[in-house]
Amino acid sequence: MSERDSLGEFEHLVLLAVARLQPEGYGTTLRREIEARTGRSVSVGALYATLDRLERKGWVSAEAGEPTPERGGRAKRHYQLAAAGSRVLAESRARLEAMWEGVDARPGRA
Amino acid sequence: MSERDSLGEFEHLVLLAVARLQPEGYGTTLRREIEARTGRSVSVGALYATLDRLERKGWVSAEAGEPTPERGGRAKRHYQLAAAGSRVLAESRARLEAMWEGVDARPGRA
DNA sequence: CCGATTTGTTCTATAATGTAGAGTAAATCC
DNA sequence: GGATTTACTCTACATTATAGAACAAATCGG
Repeated sequence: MSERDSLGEFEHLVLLAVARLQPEGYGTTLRREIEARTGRSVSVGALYATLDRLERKGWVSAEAGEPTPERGGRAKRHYQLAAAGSRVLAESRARLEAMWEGVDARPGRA
Repeated sequence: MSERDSLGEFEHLVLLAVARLQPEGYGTTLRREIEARTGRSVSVGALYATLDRLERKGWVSAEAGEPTPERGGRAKRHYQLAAAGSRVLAESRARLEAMWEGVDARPGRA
């Protein structure tokens, strides 16, 4: 990592999805949540790779769930936001807001 | 790029710095603006590499300025936000806000 | 006018993040 | 137990992020 804990846009979205759906959120529901709210499509690979990274950095924690009694209901990995993740989210948001403040994001003339 | 025009956090900050300082902003002032507002340090390499990328994608436009009559006052590259950049900024912000909406970003218990 | 100094940009190398989709695993249904 | 469904892992590669040295162009002082 750099000097500071910065967050790519996708990491930011995934972290927020975890926060929204905790403590039950897992791969498929997280993916659906992001797609539904942002309208962008999320590939499975991108999602799980990012979840792994977030977990390694200690920003989310995962816990194996029980299988559910339904077709294809194999055990899921449930995610929750860790304290460090919560902090990093707040910092990233603060940085963006500090830069957005008072900006009128229209293209320049000339 | 992916399916959609997504924005890394740093790209997002740089684009906003350009929007803030246009039409006069250039390397050094953009760098100072980001450091002052966000408190994070910005290396020169990171900044110029990102500006190049944003320019190649048509999100900012650059124009060579005149040298200014002061010690070390060599010609600068002035940046402005392009229409596409403005659009991408708005979209990225909208995605983040859609995910932030109603979120209480506290760590989960358990 | 030339070497030192100052400001600004480019180049080089490497690490971290983002992406897509095939592959594997574990459950239920018949 | 084979087909089907849901979930997660793996592989390979593209893009973005980072640091700092190198290079360029201006003024200043003598």
